[in-house]
Parts: sequence; structure tokens; C-alpha cells
Amino acid sequence: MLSPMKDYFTPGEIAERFDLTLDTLRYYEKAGLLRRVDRAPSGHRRYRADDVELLHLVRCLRDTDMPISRLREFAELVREGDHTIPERVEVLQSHQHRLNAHIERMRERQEAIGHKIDYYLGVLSERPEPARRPEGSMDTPVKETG
Amino acid sequence: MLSPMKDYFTPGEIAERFDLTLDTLRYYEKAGLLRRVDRAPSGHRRYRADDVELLHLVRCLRDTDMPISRLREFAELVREGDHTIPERVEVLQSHQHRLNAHIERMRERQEAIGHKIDYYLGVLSERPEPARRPEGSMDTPVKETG
DNA sequence: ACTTGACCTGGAGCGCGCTCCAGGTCCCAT
DNA sequence: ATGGGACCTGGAGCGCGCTCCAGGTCAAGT
Repeated sequence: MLSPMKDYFTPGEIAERFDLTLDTLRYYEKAGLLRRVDRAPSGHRRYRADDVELLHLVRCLRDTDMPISRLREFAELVREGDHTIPERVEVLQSHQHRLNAHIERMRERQEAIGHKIDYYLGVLSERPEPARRPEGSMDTPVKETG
Repeated sequence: MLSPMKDYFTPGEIAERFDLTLDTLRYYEKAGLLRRVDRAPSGHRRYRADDVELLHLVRCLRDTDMPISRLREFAELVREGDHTIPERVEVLQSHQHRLNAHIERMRERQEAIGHKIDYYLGVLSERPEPARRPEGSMDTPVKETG
């Protein structure tokens, strides 16, 4: 029979796939972000498809700065079974709202920085290259009209 | 003569204005994000308008995760005088690009989380409230059709 | 004279999220 | 049998950005 899909992944494969180190992977497991992962007879970890799936979400939530502690809580809900789905939704929604607010703040800051840049560019265009090269000065190869 | 504008601010005022602690303010100074601030005869710090101005930018850049070390470099450029404005512009622009990329990634993650939420909601609507309230159960006041 | 409150100093400590390490096991290829 | 590579463990260490602390000074109020 043709394997329905590779159903076990090695730590190395997972690490590469999610761009995490083996250490981080083990750390996540210890921290309760993943269940106690299966083992090969050798003792090496074997990740299943649903570990991969959860890791996907974990990665996503970590990337958006959900703290480990909160992620662990979420992972516990997942382990408790489908009846916790409403709670999970609440967690995700609340995270999403925080994230929205965060993105909006970033956008505002970004704009403010843009204004500062514009201000500087204004200063430069008013007195373009003032007192530049005090003589045969340094060898600093300044770009023309940067 | 009418004071042109309050030209000194106490640590407390600054801390409140920027929502920073006195400790953080001092830390920033030690770290070179601010010049060595003026003192009252008592030894207490007295912040000038241009400290405030710089702090404004510092706050903005810290809020967008510019590391302290980079901020110190920027602050040094500011101290070196107007001839460093082109360099400052480069620093800000490069930060802005990183920030744009960051925002974009956040947006993507946000969307992914949204999809997960939708998936969960889908599951819920297929089997709506299975085995909910095993009888006269807990008093959890679950919102109807959340 | 005494208290209160704002601030000072240098230095230690903390929380987070990893990251590194020593020493070991297992398995496969030469 | 030997070597190499992937992985294991428990625990220590790290980098960042603060945060806290003890012990002190100063200025104003009562």
C-alpha cells in the first residue's frame, strides 16, 4: 500500500521546515507548547502530522508575540479536546485584536518616522551640502545627492 | 520678559509625558541615547526642549523595536552635528524598511490566524454545541451565538 | 527641628526566550 | 571495529531591556 502521506517527521526535518533549532523545538515541548512527542525505539523524537499542524499555529502566534505562557494555555485547550474550541476561538480572537492594535500603532510610528525623514530631507534641500569638503579633506567618498 | 516656553523639565514631568519610569530615563542616558542631561544645583536632572524632542524620536524608534545599540549610534550622530543628517536619514530609512517588512509579516500572520478562527467557527457550526450542558451544569454564562 | 517627597548613585536582579554544553546512545557505512 | 552523524538529557548561561534597591541629598512645608 502506498503510504497515505509521510506520517512521521524527524526533529531535523521539523527544525528545517519551521526554521527553528532543535533546542527550541525541545524547549517548546518542555514548555508544554507541544504534547509529549512520540519516540522511535532509539529514543529519537518522531513528529506526527498533527504536531506539524499545531507547530504551524504556534509559529504563527509566537511570530506575533504571543507569550509562551499563553501559548501553553492554548496548547492545553487543544489537548483537552474539541469541546474547548469555543475557548480557543476566544483566545485567538483576543490575540487578533491585540495584534490589530499593535499593527496600527506600528503604522503610526512608521508614519512619524517618515515625517522625521522628510524634515531632514527638507533641511538638506535648503542648504545642500554646506561647507562640504573643507579643502582637500578626508577621502570619504560621499555619494552625490544621496 | 515672558518666558518663551518652559525651557526645563523635571524627570517626573518627562517620565509622565513619555510614559517611562525614572529608571528607564536614567538608563537611556547611561546608554547614550540622551546626552549627559543638565542638572539643577541640587543635582536633579533638568531636561531641555531638545532633550524632549530627541526623546520623542527615541520613543518612536524603541516602540518599533530599534535596538538600544542602534539608537545609541543614532544619538551619537545627532550629537555630532548637522553634517550627519544624511547618515541619519539613511538610518531612519533603513529602519523604516525593516518596519514595513515587519508590518507586512504581521498582517500575513494576522490573516492566517483569521483563517484558523474561521476554521474553528466552521467546525462549531457543523456540530453546534455538541453535548453542551451535560445537565444543570456549571454556571458559566456562555454568550449565545458568540 | 522634622517630615515628606522628589530625586540622586552604583550596582544587583529579573523575566523572557531561547541557546549552549558535556557527556551519552543509537544506527549506519566503511 | 571504527567513525560519523543525528539525536538524546539535564542543567547552566546568555542577551536584552529594563527594574529594583539601599542609602543618600536637597528643598519646601508645618
